[in-house]
Amino acid sequence: MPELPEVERARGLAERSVVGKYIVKVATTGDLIVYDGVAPRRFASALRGRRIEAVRRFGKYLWMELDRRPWPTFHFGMTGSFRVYRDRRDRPRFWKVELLMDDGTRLAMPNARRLGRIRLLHDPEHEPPISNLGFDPLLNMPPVKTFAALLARRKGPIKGVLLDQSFAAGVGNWVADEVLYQARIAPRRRARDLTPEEVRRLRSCLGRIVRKAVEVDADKYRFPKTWLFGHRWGRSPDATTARGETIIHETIAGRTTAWVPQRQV
DNA sequence: CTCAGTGTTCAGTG
DNA sequence: TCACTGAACACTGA
Repeated sequence: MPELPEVERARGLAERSVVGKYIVKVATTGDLIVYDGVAPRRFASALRGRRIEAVRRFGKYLWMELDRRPWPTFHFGMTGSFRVYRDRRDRPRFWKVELLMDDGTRLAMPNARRLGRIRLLHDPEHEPPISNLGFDPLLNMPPVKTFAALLARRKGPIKGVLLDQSFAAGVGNWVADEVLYQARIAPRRRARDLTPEEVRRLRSCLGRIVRKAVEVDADKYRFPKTWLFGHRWGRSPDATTARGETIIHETIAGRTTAWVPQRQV
């Protein structure tokens, strides 16, 4: 589920549901893999009684700004999300934390595969892991010149660079493939070998795709039909894009990569 | 039963 | 020291 657009959707959901309200109860689980560096009980007591002033995101990380520090920080891993409901019986399967607000609203983070993380940080934006991230394509995309300079230092395949969170925070596997498809760049091309024109295309496609996905609230049914996204799943050998181009699947930079040799050079 | 998977981290290598 | 690769992590669902 969660790359930048999905995490931004979760941020908006949380913002609409809990900002301005007080946390009256915090339910936690004893999952010491997901709770990272904080005992669930300490996490709960740091949040109880606090007012949520804002919900913020950078890359794939989310955090809540409370009226007193430290602040809760969330990463969804491969399977996390936020769910909002009012009836405790709707608490989702695989929940790791649930906040009950003073108006009865409940917000939970389910995380089936346990690759997500819940932390308690004094200043999330300015300390690791968030301070180690590169630019966020929605919040602070660098100018072309800077973008090009970043790529010029990288020897590896462009697919791997796009996935590197210290380069572009929030880009995950499907966004990377979509960007390369629309920019017409083959995923194995070495980043430093891209032409200035390709670098410009890459940057503008990255910005455009992320903005569009966020605009439609990361709802895959509202993504443009011309995108690779809706056609890449399932690995049937006869998979094609909306234009009828053949999609192939290969492992590149350690991840399954869907791409169209006919179009990406 | 087997295997892939929208992510991150860390050990090993060059 | 840096950049990169591949395995490990943990577990669901096809």
